[in-house]
Amino acid sequence: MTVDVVVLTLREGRLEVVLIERGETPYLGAYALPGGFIRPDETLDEAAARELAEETGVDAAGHIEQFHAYGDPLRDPRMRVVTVAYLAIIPDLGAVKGGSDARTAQLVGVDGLLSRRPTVELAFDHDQVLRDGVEAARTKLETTSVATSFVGREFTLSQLRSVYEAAWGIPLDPGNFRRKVLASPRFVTPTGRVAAPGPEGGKPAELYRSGSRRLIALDPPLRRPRRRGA
Amino acid sequence: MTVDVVVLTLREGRLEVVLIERGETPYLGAYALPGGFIRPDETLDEAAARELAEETGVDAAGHIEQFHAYGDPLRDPRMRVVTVAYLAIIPDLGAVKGGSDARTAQLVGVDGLLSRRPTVELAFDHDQVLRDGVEAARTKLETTSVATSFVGREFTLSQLRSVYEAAWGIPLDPGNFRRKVLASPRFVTPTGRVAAPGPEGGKPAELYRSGSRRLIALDPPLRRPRRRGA
DNA sequence: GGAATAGTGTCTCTGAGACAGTATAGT
DNA sequence: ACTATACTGTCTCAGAGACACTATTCC
Repeated sequence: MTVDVVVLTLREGRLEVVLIERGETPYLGAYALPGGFIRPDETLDEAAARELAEETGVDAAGHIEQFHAYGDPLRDPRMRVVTVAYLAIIPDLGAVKGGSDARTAQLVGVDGLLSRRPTVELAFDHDQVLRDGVEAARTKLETTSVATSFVGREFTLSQLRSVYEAAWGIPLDPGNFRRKVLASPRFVTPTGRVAAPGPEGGKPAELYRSGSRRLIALDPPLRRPRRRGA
Repeated sequence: MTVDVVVLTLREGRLEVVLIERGETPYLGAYALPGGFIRPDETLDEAAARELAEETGVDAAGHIEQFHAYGDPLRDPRMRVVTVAYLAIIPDLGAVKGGSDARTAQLVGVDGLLSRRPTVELAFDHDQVLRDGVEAARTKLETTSVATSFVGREFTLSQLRSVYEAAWGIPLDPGNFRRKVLASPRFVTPTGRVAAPGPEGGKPAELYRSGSRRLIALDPPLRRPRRRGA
């Protein structure tokens, strides 16, 4: 019985995931999601948060949630291992340090990992776990205020929009996005202050904070545009 | 490592769940969800389908899907047991037979089980599992064609509507419901035939079949009416 | 005919999306 | 001035819901 954690963040407009380099067989030296065995006296949630902190130094601060269990008898060549997979979403923290047991932890672009010719091969069935985790995050962006977990404490609506654009892989209309976000009660609250424009100029953007400490349901949901046909 | 299955069906317009009477300690004689230990050589999905068939005689026919894992260290007084919970949805089959190991299996109304003063106490944390499973089913009704799994091979739109009304606990407008269902591509297909009216008379209703063998996503979703405020 | 259920038509409101236009910064 | 970004306004269309109306059955 193990837990594995898909930790997503946004860096330079790209969706990235925290990977560790395995220090043990099997898959020694390969990249994998952080995770490990559940201790007898802890809940699944506690195990996920603990393993994440131990192996990567990341504090998920309660923003961690289970999304699927994987139990194929052959998924681990050593023995039967059932894993409960978790999703955590954090702002860009700069560097991610290696964990207590000296494994390296680093951020890797999700697009490359999930493309037809992956940049890196992942251990076990972690490519499937990552795929499902990213899909869970995309859906969560539609129905909850989780997007604010990707950005810092104060942010502009452009930054919030870039979260959706990176996760969904499509551009969104700035005006329509603004209207929808401001129409959702308690999604964001204005601070009254403005941010300095970027190096390319432009009007200074208003700064907002998350409208609630906890995750809230968006009503109406901010629906992802559906593909035509099918 | 166990699996537990929430099997929902509709009988006389009420949502019911399959429960077994436990034949072993702990909770001997109490009611519980069907389920049991995972064998070393089977997937989680296989384990769920097997336990369901063994204990209740129900064949979920592939319509069975995991929705959450439960791993509180104290949820089973004997030992640490992590369970992966599954949701299955079946038409009213009449009686549910007891399983191979002679335990009784029966249908119990969900409303009574989840009310403040439950009609029956459930073993372990199965009241929470049931609660989550019912909520998963309610959401699945919004976004997928799963409602057709509650009814027989051919059905009227009134019968399909009563699935939603029972699961959501609210009445729906027949005209609007009809329009939305028929507007969803591949949700249902007409047979051209009509059903005999009920004992209270009324116009004969057209018969439909499920529009697809597999579960499909509804686009647009058939959204559950949201509560006002908050 | 009356009651009950099935099905159709219509009106209104909300939200999504496209897109034009205005405001304020850097160069 | 020009450009880039932030923000606002407007038009159109799709879907949801309320509800009136017609159709067909049983009593």
